[in-house]
Amino acid sequence: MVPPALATVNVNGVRAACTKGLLGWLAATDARAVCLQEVRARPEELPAAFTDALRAGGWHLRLAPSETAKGRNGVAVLSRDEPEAVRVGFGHVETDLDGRWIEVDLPGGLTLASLYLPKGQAGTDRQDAKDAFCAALGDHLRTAFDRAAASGREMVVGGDWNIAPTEADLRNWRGNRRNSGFLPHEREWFAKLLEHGWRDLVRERHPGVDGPYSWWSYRGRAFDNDTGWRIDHLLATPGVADAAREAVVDRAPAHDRRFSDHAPVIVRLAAA
Amino acid sequence: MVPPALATVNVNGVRAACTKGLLGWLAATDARAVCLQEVRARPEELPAAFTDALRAGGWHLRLAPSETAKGRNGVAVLSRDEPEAVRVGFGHVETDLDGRWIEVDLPGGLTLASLYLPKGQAGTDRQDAKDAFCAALGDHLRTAFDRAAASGREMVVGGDWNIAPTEADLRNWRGNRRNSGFLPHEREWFAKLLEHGWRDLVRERHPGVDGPYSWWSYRGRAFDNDTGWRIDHLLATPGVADAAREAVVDRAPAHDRRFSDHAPVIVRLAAA
DNA sequence: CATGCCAAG
DNA sequence: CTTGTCATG
Repeated sequence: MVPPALATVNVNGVRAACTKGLLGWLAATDARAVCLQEVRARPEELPAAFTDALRAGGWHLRLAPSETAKGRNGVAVLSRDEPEAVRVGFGHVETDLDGRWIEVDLPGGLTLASLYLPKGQAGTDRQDAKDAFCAALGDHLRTAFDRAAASGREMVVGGDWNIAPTEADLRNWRGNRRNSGFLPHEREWFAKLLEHGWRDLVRERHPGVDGPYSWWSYRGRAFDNDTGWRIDHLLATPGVADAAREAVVDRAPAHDRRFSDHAPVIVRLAAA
Repeated sequence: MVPPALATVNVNGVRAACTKGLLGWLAATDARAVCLQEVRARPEELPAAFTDALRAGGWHLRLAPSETAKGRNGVAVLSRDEPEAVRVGFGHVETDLDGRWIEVDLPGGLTLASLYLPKGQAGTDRQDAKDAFCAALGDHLRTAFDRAAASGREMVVGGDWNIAPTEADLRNWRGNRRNSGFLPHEREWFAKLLEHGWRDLVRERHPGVDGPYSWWSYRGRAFDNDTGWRIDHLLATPGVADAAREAVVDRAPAHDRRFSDHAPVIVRLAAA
């Protein structure tokens, strides 16, 4: 029996990713649910090859495209079980229509969210927008954590957080201390989530090492040199985290070639 | 001994064309000079593979990029002999910097011009601009013709004229009578050039037949069905026209695949 | 249905 | 360096 697995991947445009191997990866994955970010397409713009593959793989798609800028953002959850409920946005009116948050309730008491956190640029209003998003998201995540604990549900948030939490989470941390994604206050914000009880599934399975990274710039030979960042995270409530047996970055979707500048992040859990 | 040949081709972006077979075509052509249109690059933006190929082929490049809109228009002449003089624009201040006309004097008394005539859209100000361009160009061409005759020089104008001169010059002429490129007044304008003495080299070698077309939309299966237009023309003074032995469209640059939505148009002349 | 531009990543 | 957009062809 295959242990249940969950995955998250920023596809950087599902239309392009489909031409480069996403479909092969999907066909081969053992994940029971996958969080997608940067889908960058409305439902009617999804490639036929993609919707066909979903049907063939028995996937349910719940998609929250950006309603505010076409061809941008867009998050989704693929699940082999049909979701019992779907919610788009987390109650932050400034961004709820931007295609940055979708959550589904899956049978068995698991809530799974797909997150695409704004990228930010230090010293600009785009950093202010990222910080405002984080403030609201932090409040929401702490509330959601407490509510899950009180109700006996579990929750996983998979996504592109655009934050490397520690010096172990990017190749050149010294050179990036003033760059968005590794700013001190961003790291503190992330640390507070862990203090509250959220568990970083990949870091827990890879203690005391650099990486594994999940994003590499397309520029230069960043991927070949593994000059990357660990910014795609699976954060989970304790019941899930305690069941995690393996949490890995699928750096080489060997089925095909690299289909995005991000690689899939996968957690495998002990059978319930 | 190879008879002298001249060619014209709209490359629809020299950077893209270089990745799709233009270089193979250039390496194989017997032309002694080639008119290029829609180069869509400034000198410093030309691919290294292109400039290398020019050096290897012994070509001289004279380029008139658009100074008014980057990535647009741009005409050039490639010649195996070094030009004795170069002129950009034909004295129409509204468009002389748009990368639509360059002419070179070649050794032996031939002036060769590369023309990219505006596309136009019926009923819009872009048609007005095309008509104004044509009015000025017509004056210039008649003057140039008379001057060539008086001085004993020959002249060839190769380019994308964006006008199909007669019903034989596009597949679906009935459906295009109200579309720019086949408007009655455009055809009359072209006919007046021939009345003045300019000679249409391809039509003279292909009398009484439909085509050969030189442009096919990228949409649908236009190329495979030969649903095209003959809008790329070589117009010449009588000395050249009388020496023409063959004038063809190189529909299948077999050396590689199709590198543009236009095909090269080539004339081969009797040895002088 | 291509081109190169652009803003964004 | 790549995405999808856009105006243009």
